[in-house]
Amino acid sequence: MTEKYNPAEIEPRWQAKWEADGLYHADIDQSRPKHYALTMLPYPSGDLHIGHWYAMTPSDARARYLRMKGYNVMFPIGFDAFGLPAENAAVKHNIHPKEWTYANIERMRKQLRSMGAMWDWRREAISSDPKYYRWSQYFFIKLYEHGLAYRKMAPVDFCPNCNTTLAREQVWGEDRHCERCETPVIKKDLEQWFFRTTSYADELLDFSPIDWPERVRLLQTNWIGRSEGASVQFPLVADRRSIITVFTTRPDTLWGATFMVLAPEHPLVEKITTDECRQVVEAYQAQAARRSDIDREAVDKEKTGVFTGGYAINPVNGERIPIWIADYVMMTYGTGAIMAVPAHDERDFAFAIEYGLPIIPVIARPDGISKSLVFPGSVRDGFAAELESADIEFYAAPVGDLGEGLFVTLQREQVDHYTALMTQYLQPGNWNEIVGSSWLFIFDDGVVALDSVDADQAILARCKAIYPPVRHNRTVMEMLDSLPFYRDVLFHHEYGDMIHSGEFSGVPGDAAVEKVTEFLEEKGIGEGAVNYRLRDWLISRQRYWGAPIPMVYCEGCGWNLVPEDELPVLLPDDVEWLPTGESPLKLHPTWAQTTCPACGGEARRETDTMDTFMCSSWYHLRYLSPEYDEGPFDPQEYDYWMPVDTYTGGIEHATMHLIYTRFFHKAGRDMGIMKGAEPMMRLRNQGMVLGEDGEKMSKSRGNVVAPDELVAAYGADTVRAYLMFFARWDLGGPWDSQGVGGPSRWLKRVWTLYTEKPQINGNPPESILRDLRRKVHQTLKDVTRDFENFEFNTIISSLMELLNFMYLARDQGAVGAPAWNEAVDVYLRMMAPVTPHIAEELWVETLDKPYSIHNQPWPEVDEAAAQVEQITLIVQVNGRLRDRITVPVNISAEDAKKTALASESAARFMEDKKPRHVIYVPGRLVNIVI
RNA sequence: GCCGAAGUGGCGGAAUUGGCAGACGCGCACGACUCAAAAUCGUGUUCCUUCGGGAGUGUGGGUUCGAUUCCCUCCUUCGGCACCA
Repeated sequence: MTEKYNPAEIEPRWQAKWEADGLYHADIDQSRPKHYALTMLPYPSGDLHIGHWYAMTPSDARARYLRMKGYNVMFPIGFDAFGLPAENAAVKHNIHPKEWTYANIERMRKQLRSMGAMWDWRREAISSDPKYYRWSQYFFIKLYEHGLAYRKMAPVDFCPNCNTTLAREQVWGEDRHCERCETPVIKKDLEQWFFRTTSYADELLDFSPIDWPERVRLLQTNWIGRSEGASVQFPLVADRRSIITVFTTRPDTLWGATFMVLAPEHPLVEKITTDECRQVVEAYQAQAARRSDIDREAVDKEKTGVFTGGYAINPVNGERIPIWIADYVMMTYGTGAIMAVPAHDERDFAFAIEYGLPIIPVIARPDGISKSLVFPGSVRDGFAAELESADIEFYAAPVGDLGEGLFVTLQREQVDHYTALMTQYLQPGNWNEIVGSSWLFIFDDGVVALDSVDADQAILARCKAIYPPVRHNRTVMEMLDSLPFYRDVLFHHEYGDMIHSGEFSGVPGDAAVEKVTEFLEEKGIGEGAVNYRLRDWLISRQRYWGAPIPMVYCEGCGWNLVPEDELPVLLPDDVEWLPTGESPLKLHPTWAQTTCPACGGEARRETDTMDTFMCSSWYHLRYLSPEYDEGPFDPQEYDYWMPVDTYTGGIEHATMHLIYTRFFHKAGRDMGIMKGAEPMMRLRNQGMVLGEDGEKMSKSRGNVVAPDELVAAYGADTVRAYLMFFARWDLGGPWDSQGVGGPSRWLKRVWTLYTEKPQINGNPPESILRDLRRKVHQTLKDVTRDFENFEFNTIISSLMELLNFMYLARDQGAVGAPAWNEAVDVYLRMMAPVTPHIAEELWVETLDKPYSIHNQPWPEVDEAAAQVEQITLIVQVNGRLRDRITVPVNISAEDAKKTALASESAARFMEDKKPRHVIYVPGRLVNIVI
């Protein structure tokens, strides 16, 4: 009888020994290449989640693989220990956040150890330790000293439930709710601390030094949202020295800017607004301020706005244009003011139609299409015949109840001829218009172009005189917009040749932006400009459980840094837990009282704490030397280990942590603290393990899978193997409790193969030994490649396949042969990174090899052994599989073709026809084409 | 609305450079062992079929001797952004 596989006994035993021996300690060793493998640090929520296992197991396996490959691998762990849940627990269960957090950490350490991962626990870092946050505060000071931290009053997203401000990326969904508690956020005006992430916007867009997933790069690129264009200055009519600056991506449309719109909260509104308009403007401002972003959500809602009474000068054509305010212009993007070009911007068009503002087209349609509706009775007989002979597209149809009209569609080159015809045929007392690419109004005494605001009014006046039903229209475009036939040609936002733009008319679309920008710069009325969607990082939190911001406010001296030698600014323990909505720090009777570092007088500490993303922006550096107290990290350790070689974690941090940490690194580099362009060279994201119901795991749904129970039932090795096997790592998927049986059986079968006495001994056929070696080395090749590529599921299936083959070889008497001995040795080495305990046990106890398997080198592939000797030649007729013939791998093309043509199965489908082609794909197939 | 990803048996998934579709595993069926059950072991398992074969990787088309793989159309699902000037 052999002993049964008993992971509950094996696993803790080896874990204890590895720990006692310091097997995974990673120390500087210049003789070996280093590898810094990092997984995103966990928040100590209390219980290790299956998601943690899913994220960490393959990373651990890969780190172990690299270790066997000869790298000096550092694989550290720690805790992102500040944050809101600790405070919520404090309010709910009346337990101090510190106590709650550290109890959770203790619990999670135990759970983490049960995974059997190769963490070097000496490097553990906990962000809520004073010896850690001292250096978070140090980084704040450095950023402040270098002008990268500043304080400003700003409208910020505030969660009324969490009672704190949120960074932009912590606000989710269409209803703009709090990432954590799902309460819709409100806007508040507060004085807050910011980091100047925008200073690095351009560099953050450069991913060339790093190997990161396309998806993350794209998310970050969109988040940063760079757009190129120009800033243009519009002087006020009332005071020419006052300027409204706008950002536009379309300087080529400047001549079509017929009004301006400011955000309701724009600072210039007060100055611009005339007395007559003041009441309406202030009412609108109040209404806009009251509206939360939730109301603004509807993109297609009707545009609203009011006129301020003020006017600006369009700097390119000197036109006087009205200034409006409207809530479709955001104070937070660009300059909070826009030039409205209604002919070429959808929102501006809708707004202009709504409020009767003039719309002047200044960019020709790229397709050159124009339309013209010939009113019933407006032309003399014979016009339709002329159109036909000129090959002009049209159809006749009733126009309301006025009789039959002609609906004409013109190509670019037909416009002149059509205009001439119309001039000739137009009945007196009528007009006809051409709209779309050309904008011409043909009256019986001449042709007028819709090329300016004056022309707009002149044309409209004539039309009203001729045809009174249009008298209520305020602009030509509004009049045209009432005819459905024209709707699709009145507006477009494409690039095209400039028209109605003075000396720029005729400039082609592909040169227009550049030419106009040059012109603006020459004239000193504007310049090329770049705008970003990215905003500065708001780091103030009105909470207790975080790193205090090391600033002091003095009535006389203003804001001052806490001197570096006074760090850390310690978080007090003796705080009151009252659900007041205020941070306990603010309510603490004495904590905030201090002296001013500048004048020595009375001063108050900043009572806000830092966003926890600040702590997690540099934790990979604290791992280098968590006890070091002369700086955030030991420079020697930094020079050896940094940058991080592989970084693994969830995609959900793409626009948060992963942008912050890159910003931090770049800022740190420019301050002379860090080195290199990027902190993490290679990033890979795992997917998410869902509940068995396919939904996200949550306590309320009751679909949570508890790792501890799984370990108790199957052992850590099985759980590790299953997590690597059950889905593509980057995709994840629903948990399947039945599926665990697969890897569980695999390990039991491995155990049996190694511990059971074989029934048949000796005299194996030579071929099975050769095949065994081939299979071993092919598997080794596959597994090696899959580790390199983060393809973990196929590692397990390859190992399962090889095991099946080893059983076959055993039953043919292979045990004891050199090929067999090689197989059982290599097999355990390949298993070691995935299932470290069983591999060690069988290595030491069954094979009687020297401890530890985890110090063994990764085996070398014997290419000659992996080489196949015979292949199955596929014979196709017209691309369809007709026969399989076993042939030597080095068969010549000629022989392969001959063999295929000789196939009887293939011949049956060739119907005695002569092959037209015979295609040979070396080592694979012959395709006979008849 | 804009940007992106993914669609392969009952299920998870494999097919690495355009060349045998469905490896490996789950589940299921049958068999062995057992008084019985569990465990274990073995065999089978894309669908249709007149047993010759035919169809088949979301849909429809294209390129090719040959397409899960490349190109185009559409559909579905998921993710991101969203009045961004």
